[in-house]
Amino acid sequence: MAGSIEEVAARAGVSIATVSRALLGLPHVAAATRERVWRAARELDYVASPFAAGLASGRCSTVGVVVPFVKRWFFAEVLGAIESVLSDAGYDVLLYNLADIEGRERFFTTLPVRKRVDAVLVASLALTGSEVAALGTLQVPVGVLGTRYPGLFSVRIDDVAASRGAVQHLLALGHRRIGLIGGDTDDPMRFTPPLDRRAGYRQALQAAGIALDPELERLGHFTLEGGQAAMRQLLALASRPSAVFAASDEMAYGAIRAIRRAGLTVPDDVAVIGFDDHATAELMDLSTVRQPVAEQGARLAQTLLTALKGAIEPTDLVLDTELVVRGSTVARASVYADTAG
Amino acid sequence: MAGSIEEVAARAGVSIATVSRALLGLPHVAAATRERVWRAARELDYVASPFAAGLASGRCSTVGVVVPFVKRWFFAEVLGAIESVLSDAGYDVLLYNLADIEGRERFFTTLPVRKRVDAVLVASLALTGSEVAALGTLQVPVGVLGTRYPGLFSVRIDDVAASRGAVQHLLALGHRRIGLIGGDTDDPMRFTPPLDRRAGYRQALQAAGIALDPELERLGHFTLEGGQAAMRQLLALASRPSAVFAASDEMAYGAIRAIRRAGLTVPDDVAVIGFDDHATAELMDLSTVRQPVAEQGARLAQTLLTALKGAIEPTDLVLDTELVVRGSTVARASVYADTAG
DNA sequence: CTGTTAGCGCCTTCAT
DNA sequence: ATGAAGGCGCTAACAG
Repeated sequence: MAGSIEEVAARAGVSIATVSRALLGLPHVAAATRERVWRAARELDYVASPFAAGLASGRCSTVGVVVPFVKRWFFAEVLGAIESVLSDAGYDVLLYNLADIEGRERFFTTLPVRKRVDAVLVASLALTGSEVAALGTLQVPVGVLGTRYPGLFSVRIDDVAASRGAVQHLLALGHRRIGLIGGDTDDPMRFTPPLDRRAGYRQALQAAGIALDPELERLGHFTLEGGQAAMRQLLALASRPSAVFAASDEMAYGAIRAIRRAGLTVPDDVAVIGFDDHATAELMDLSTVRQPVAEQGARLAQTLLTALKGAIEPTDLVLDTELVVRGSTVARASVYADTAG
Repeated sequence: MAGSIEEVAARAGVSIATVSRALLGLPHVAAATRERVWRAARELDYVASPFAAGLASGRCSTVGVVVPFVKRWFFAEVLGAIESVLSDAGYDVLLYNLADIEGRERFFTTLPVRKRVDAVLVASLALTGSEVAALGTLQVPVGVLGTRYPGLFSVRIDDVAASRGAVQHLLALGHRRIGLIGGDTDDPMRFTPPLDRRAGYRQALQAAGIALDPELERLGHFTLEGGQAAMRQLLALASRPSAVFAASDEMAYGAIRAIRRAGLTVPDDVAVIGFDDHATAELMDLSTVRQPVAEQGARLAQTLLTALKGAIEPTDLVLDTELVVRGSTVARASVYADTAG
């Protein structure tokens, strides 16, 4: 056992209560005493046992962070930002990577965070009623990223408006037959973006007086392969689209690959716009909708931090997105300019 | 308070000691009693307080995982694999994302994992003597990924041999003037790969009887931009290389961008090979060295798990890598075939 | 300002 | 097979 509070107390010549107060920075400790305790603690390389402290105080300086898939760029970015903010504030992060639907069920039924966190953050999941209820039983502030629920803190973007903007960009370029490469709305993991981004796509078309064509909506996995498969289907249509809106940059890359493999050109034969502004989007010269990824995570963490010191009413923060026009929608000197297919 | 052990004991008509034994699955509990306790616990939705349990038992079913940057693909992948293995085994993961040199120092001096984890895993850091010593004071098994230290568990690849193989591939293609785009060997974060991959590069050239040219070795950040900057310098040489080995796929992408922007062609003017086999490497048609990323994380986690049940001698596991030849080194029908620059 | 004391909730010998 | 009781190490009232 690496030194207990009693040893520190003995060495500093005070009671353990004073040691606790001094080390916690509580008031009512003489400066000289505090100094003596600090020195004793340092000399013994003492730190309070988090378990004992947690048991006694009810707080534990730990927050649980739940992500669907750490390995995906978006979540890794969000997680990194959250961890930075929290660790700067002296909090530790318990990570829960759901990975699949089973992991998700296991998390919400087992609730491994029970009795061991001061707050919980959940990223990009469309929560069911019972899941929200389960989080409620934790009796700690809960924050969600990418969506909003009554009673929970939230930080997000306006996926519908952002997607509408992407499609409006294509419309402004003269495109009338525009495809959607979306996320699976039936995916058991139920992410929040797929539905919203499809809604934005539809709204933009309808506002332009263009009839929706179910054939032009292709849903699949949020991956490069998913985007490629979807694009292949769109290219096989009797009347293929002249432009597509992909719900993520990765799907857009897959679409581009399918277009090239079909011997067609981007953006002349098919214009492509993605969503995210992934780090490689510039390299790929991909038009896209930029969303503040790390910032969403950071803001959510900050929000929870303030909630932890003085329970405030749940807040909902909506951050801005930005249309980024590159060579995949507008012909110009670019990596596409000299690519035959 | 969400139900204590006493309530369960009362409801099951036994003592709290029996509840503890039954729930922990310890022997010497009558089947009927165990069943009664389980039911009572389920009905009260009871779980033991991890803090109280940890205080009393000394174990806490939690593992600390330290990564330099969660947001980088490699670490996100590794972390995801580690989390999966550990959570399947009933362990929780405390994540520490160092982020920068200050974060690194803070971690090793503060040691926030003290008294709160059963084991620690550290990814890809070239540890200093005092850092290893600090980890030693934790008195728990420690595993490292990507390198090896006496007394610690390790899982890694042979970076030197793998890099040598990449350069040998270029040599076999007839290249004689081969550049290195490496990681910064003076980076304060001191990763393990930069040194080893440079060593492999040098070994391959020397074995082929080619004199090393310091001008051909460019070190920088392990990012796309870093690779681009390095390539720009190489292209500015009086006698530019006909091929380059980039120490990561991301750096290779940057190199490709620089080559294109200089109006040159891949692989005809400059052949490029990367390292990792990042998910997008196939799309980019990038030749590279594939390393098992998730598997390294998974194996390390499994190793620690077995160490936790019966302290075994530290082990060192070296996994295989594989050369993947694509269009960035060998001319063929590819995305490069029709790209002017 | 400081010490005393009562838990926090559970695990784990030691009896029985 | 089960119960009783002593901590685990610390925080937080309450005295003084």
